[in-house]
Amino acid sequence: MKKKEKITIHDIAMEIGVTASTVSRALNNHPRISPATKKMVLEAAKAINYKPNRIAAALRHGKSKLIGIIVPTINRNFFSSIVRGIEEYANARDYKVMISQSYDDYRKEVETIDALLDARVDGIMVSLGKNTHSYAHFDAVLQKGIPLVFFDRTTDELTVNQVVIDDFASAYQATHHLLDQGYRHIAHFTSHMKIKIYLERLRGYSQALRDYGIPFDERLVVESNMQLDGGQESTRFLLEQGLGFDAIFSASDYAIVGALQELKKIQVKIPQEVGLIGFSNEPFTEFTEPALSTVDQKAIAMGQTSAALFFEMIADDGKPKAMVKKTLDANLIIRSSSSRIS
Amino acid sequence: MKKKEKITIHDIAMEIGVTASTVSRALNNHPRISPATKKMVLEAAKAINYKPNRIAAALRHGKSKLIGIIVPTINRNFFSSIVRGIEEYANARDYKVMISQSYDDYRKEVETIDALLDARVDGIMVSLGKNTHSYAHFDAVLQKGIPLVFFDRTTDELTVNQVVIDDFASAYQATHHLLDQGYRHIAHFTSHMKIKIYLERLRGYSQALRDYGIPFDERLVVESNMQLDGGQESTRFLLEQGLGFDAIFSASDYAIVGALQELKKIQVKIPQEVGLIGFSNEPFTEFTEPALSTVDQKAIAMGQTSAALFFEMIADDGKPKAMVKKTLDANLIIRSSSSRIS
DNA sequence: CCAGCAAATGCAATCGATTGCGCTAATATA
DNA sequence: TATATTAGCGCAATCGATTGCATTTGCTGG
Repeated sequence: MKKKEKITIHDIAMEIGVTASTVSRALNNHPRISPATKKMVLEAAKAINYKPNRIAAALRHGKSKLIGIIVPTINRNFFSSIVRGIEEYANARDYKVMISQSYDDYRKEVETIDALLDARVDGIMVSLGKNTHSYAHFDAVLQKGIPLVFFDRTTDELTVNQVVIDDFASAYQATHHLLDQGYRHIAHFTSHMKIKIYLERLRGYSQALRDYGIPFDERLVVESNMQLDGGQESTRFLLEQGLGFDAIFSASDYAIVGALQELKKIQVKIPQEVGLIGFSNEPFTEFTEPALSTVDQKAIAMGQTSAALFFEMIADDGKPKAMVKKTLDANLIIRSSSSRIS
Repeated sequence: MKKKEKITIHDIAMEIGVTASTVSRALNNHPRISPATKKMVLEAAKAINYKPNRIAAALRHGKSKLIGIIVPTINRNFFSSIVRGIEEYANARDYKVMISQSYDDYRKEVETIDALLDARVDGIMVSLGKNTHSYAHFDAVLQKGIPLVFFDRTTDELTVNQVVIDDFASAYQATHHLLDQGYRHIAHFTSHMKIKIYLERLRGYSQALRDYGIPFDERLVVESNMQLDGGQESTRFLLEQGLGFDAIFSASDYAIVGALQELKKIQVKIPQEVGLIGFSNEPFTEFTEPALSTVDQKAIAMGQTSAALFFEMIADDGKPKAMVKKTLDANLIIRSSSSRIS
């Protein structure tokens, strides 16, 4: 139970009567090693069940083959799906991923960056916390030349590669769809305006209204925490104001469920009287009554794209290319909650 | 942009005129270093912005401070919440977690174990894939003395510490609740019978029936993949068989949503005509119409407990204790789908 | 005043793999 | 046949931190 037979390249070197250097080169398929020797090494390695020590290798050439990921919280379908995408892509290339959560806490985010740096990750991908309005903690990352990728919750205040969906276009589409369905007094649920994705969605929403010749009414734009309770509160607020809205486009699925609940509570018919559209395509949107229209953010693809970007960055190492910004198309998913014209 | 000023203990040693040994000891708060020197070292370290290289340290003393986690898929609330629990607990103790997914694929699981071993993780926590019926790939882990913890999807065929919820008791409770509500023909949705948790839930289900004096009817137990479509199929199957069930206790939330959809499609009233209970407390169960009763598996707590178990194992290293099996209490959450007596 | 001991630090090996440089022998070129 | 090449491999340093053992310095007690 405690047999610590550490098998190293020296063991296999001894086994076949060469030096560790040769074994190392053979294992790495170095051109200056004869095919015969390579074969012997490989066989001996297999025979004595040799496992390379990545830590030693990492120390030597400064590459840990580790990618650090920071998300606000992992137990949210959107983020865990992104992580899934990254993991898939990275694993296939012999990289492992390390997860950290910021809990939308600025301080925790700073600490985590530090921890990842300590762990000597080869790259960092992050989705910014909601309260992150200063970016000095990324300076160290950039300065060390460690590839950094922002996904979804990004910022333009830093010259960093990023992967986002087309928030503007999808918000535009969603709003347009509501207009097509005959809704004319469309409210919008949004979050703190410091975050770009919410700004973009608001922009798409108002642009769609404008293009349709509908005046933008700022009283119909309600800020909240974008959670279930936030959606409930925002809905009650709208009702109390008596502004007579007939649809809601929410920048979050959670908030739109809150709205759905509040409206059903007072017998408002969805979608006949009020149309609803959320954002993110969380799994539960399919299961509500009625099912909620929403925007699919293609989380897994976003993860894969982020990972791909990382590998591009390390491929042409040295040549610092201009900032790359990949925008993925999102998908408006139309379900019952916004379909009153059949 | 390419300033690679690698700062090591040697730099700080030179700075204050001592050797690296002293710096190392000072940094690790070794008792044989004078307080004065320690102070100098700490200050110098801060001054030149020294960051310890964990990789070098890991190589030296064989500890990577990394915990490997294997889950079938990360983008399932239950698993991502467990990961969250583990990450929280581990992070607070200066350990990082590495995520891998098995996709319920046996081969991938084997490869992943190997990859984690390569990465020299200090411990491994896994939730077995659905198709894993052989456990030889864990031998290497055990033999190397690397702490291994199974959570949720475990097996007794290996002497490994595990953390589970009381599947039997919670299934018993759920079934009992249905009986209390007056349902008498309770069907059960389950999965492949090789997995212990499903066996346990089935056992709890049948025991509850027995204790209530209701005969167990195996025709009411339906196997499926436990996904949405599986639940739909199982429901249609039951309906076609014309067995006259009046409730379903499903070992999965996804399958019970499938049942809900099928039943609503043919105007069956929930919970008046048929009562439903799922398992896992996935977020969407709260949002369906009616809201689904389910069993809360306390995922975050399970993650924390698993992590705690790991730290116990490395604490008294060497002394191999007997196998520890922690069983957490689960929580029956009663919502509308099973409440017809008010 | 000196042996004796403890406190504080230095020395050097080590963890395992990698790699620049050098050496040897074989093949090629003149 | 003598020299220039090149293939194939060994030597030894290196990555950065850790640690057993040795050494130095300072202090105590006789």
